[in-house]
Amino acid sequence: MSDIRVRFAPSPTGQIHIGNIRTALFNYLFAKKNNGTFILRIEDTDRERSTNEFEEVIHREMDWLGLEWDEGVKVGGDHGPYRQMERLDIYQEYVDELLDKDLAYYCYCTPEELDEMREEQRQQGQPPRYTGKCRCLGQDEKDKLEAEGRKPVVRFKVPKEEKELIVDDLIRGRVSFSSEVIDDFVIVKSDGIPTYNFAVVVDDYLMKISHVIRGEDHLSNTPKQQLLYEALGWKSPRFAHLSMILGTDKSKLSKRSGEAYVYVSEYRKKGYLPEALINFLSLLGWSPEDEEEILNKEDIIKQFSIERVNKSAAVFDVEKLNWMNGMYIRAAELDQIVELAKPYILEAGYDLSDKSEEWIGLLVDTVRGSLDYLAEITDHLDIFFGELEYTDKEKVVEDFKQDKVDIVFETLKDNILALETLDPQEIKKMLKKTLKELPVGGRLFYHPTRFALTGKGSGPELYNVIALLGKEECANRLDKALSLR
RNA sequence: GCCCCCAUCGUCUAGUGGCCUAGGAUACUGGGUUUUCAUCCCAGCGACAGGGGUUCGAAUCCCCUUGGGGGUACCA
Repeated sequence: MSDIRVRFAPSPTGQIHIGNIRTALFNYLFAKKNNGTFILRIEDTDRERSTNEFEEVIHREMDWLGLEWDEGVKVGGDHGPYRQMERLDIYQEYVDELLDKDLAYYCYCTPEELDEMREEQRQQGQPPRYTGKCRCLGQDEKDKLEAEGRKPVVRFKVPKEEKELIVDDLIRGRVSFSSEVIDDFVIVKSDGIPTYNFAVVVDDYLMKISHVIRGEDHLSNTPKQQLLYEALGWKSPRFAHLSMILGTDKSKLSKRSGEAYVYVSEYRKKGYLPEALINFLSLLGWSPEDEEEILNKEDIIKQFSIERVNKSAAVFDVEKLNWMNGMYIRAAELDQIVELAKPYILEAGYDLSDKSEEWIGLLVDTVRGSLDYLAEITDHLDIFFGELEYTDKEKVVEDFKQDKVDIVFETLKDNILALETLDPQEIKKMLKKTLKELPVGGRLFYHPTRFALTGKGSGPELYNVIALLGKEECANRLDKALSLR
């Protein structure tokens, strides 16, 4: 293990967003690439919205994608606890330190007063910032406000003198902020729980995080955090801010920004393969040196480097994901796809109880070529189950009524019934042989047969269809077609 | 409003001053394979946001404009 330590620090406040999991992925890749440690920390300081169920969601999706963490909740480690609400006493220690050093102070302003203040500033064309009103409250004033029942927050005292704050970002280079745009921000809420900006600093330091890799939406928080590191006398970690992932409408990927799904769970439920999602996500903002884009996790780890991470935001192109997922579905071991596909088949109401594993395997193999994701499989199964239905009966019957089609069906029926094996390759040979025997061309052979057997004008290879249907069912369907002439 | 980030085909991207008449992938279109569809193979379409500089030479460096994104909370 090197001393490279990175963390993924989600809040358990909802389903896990695809952009968040991409952040997790990049942290994971960076850790693995550098033989470092990948840590999972739960930032549950939002008491309103955090729940255990959502923490479970985080574990579940990370597990599904194979983003195993070396240290953190569940697995433990030397720098825990890894849930912020279990670290309250730790934060207290540093709040006290800041208060003692006069680098922080109690503020008794109510949210309503704050709103009013900001509104006033806005009207005067001023940027809304905290005025520092409670900076120099005397003890008697504090007592008075406390007697009113006010619960104070703790604010950090941002140095008065104007100063340039540089964030040296691994992806963006040196980004400069003026300390004047930063106001005395809250570090402890009135309920005694630290805010994100404070807890994240204490935790990253104590957990010896070497690189903070997170979304670009945190870039403007970074100077505040650096101020905190400075005040506490700590060396800050390196920062790397990843670009955002956008929806097709170019706004931040959200429920309403186009056709792509927003939550990891949705991709899992639709039957995207974790390998494909990982591969696709890795290419959002990062690119390998050579041109091959189909890469497994090991390939990606081997080639990953933060220098090749792109600065610009990326649109989540579900079309390309679909293509890539299809590639994985086709390339995967059949058994694996069968196991993954079964639940969808069952859920759609198709009965597999009397089918052999071999038959199910052939079924899945027959249709997997046309799938973008596994849930789509149910669109291709009706021809193999239950009563045959013609999608366009009039057209089908018209097809059947063509000259010589009766001979085609009769001959084919006999040849199918005479089959010694249901091996698709043998059936393929039989089909070719049958066509040769017949006084018709391919057009009068394959098309009517397809209609007779499947009721549709297009679909999987006929030899697979015959193998799946079995001799009896094929004969029945051919008879039915004959009766319609 | 203010602060910050970003800007190459529709989309993901390569490109770090000459290898660029800008490469790959996807999507789309056409052809081939499969006497269906899909897969697969081949071909085509398609971009340096605009304007100024710097330079012998700019997709690459600088500035402005425009556009997009993020932040501006007792959310994270």
